[in-house]
Amino acid sequence: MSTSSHARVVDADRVSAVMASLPPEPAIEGLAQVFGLLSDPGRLRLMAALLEGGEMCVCDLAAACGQSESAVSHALRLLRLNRVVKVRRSGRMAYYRLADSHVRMLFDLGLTHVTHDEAGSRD
Amino acid sequence: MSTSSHARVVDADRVSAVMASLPPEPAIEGLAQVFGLLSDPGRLRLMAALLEGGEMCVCDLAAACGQSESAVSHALRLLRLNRVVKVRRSGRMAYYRLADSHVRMLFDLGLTHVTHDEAGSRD
DNA sequence: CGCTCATATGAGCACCTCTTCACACGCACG
DNA sequence: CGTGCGTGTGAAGAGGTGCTCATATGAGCG
Repeated sequence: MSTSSHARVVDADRVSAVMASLPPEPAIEGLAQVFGLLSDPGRLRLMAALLEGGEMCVCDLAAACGQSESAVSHALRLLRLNRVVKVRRSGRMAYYRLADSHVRMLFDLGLTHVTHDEAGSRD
Repeated sequence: MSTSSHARVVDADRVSAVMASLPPEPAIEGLAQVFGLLSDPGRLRLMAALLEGGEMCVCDLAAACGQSESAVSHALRLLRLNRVVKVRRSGRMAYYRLADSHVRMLFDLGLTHVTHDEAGSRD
């Protein structure tokens, strides 16, 4: 059973060491989820708007980001459930703002990477 | 035409200011693409392995990350096309390594966020 | 009080993504 | 020089994601 179907391994020691050093599954899953939230242009625009605007209502966000209010509401719900944004309600208005500064750091770091090296598609 | 269908805007000045400050479309798209690469657990494990292992071949990567070699090859191709990893060929082996340190920074920053505040799902 | 406005939500659909399966390719080794 | 091994790639299917449309909710206003 040790040499099963094709357990091809070149450097078994390194494989073991790497396996031991990998972050636990929950961390990996959480990481993927966070980056997944940042992987949509629409949500990215919303977050960029909030980075600049500080606190904005749904309709202004929709107008500024060029999206339908329904799409914005759906997107904000996702971000809300993941603690990326916070809401303040006033009458029938809902004012959204970023929950913490992590988004700004990730945003800026990614932007630096993107603008510095296009890394777009070619090979 | 000014009050068209429902161009609801509360703070027109802020909307204009925010629109002017939004990163250009290509930057937004590129950002989304970069974060999209980081939004998959499988690729995340591969990158984490390379962060620790330095340089590894496809089969070791597959063994360490618990994925099929085909899946790993596909994932590495994506990462390669986006300049996230580099290849060194030696005989029939292919040794992969990270292309730059941006991944490490994004990874660590995201990991800090995730482990510090689970931000998983609840509301 | 009934209407409208700002937002929230659910269902449905189109699209994209990731995995597996099958096979092609090049290099090493007998 | 043919066979096996490590890797690369294409097609296809399952699953997930984000949009729109329709409708609900709750607050303000006449």
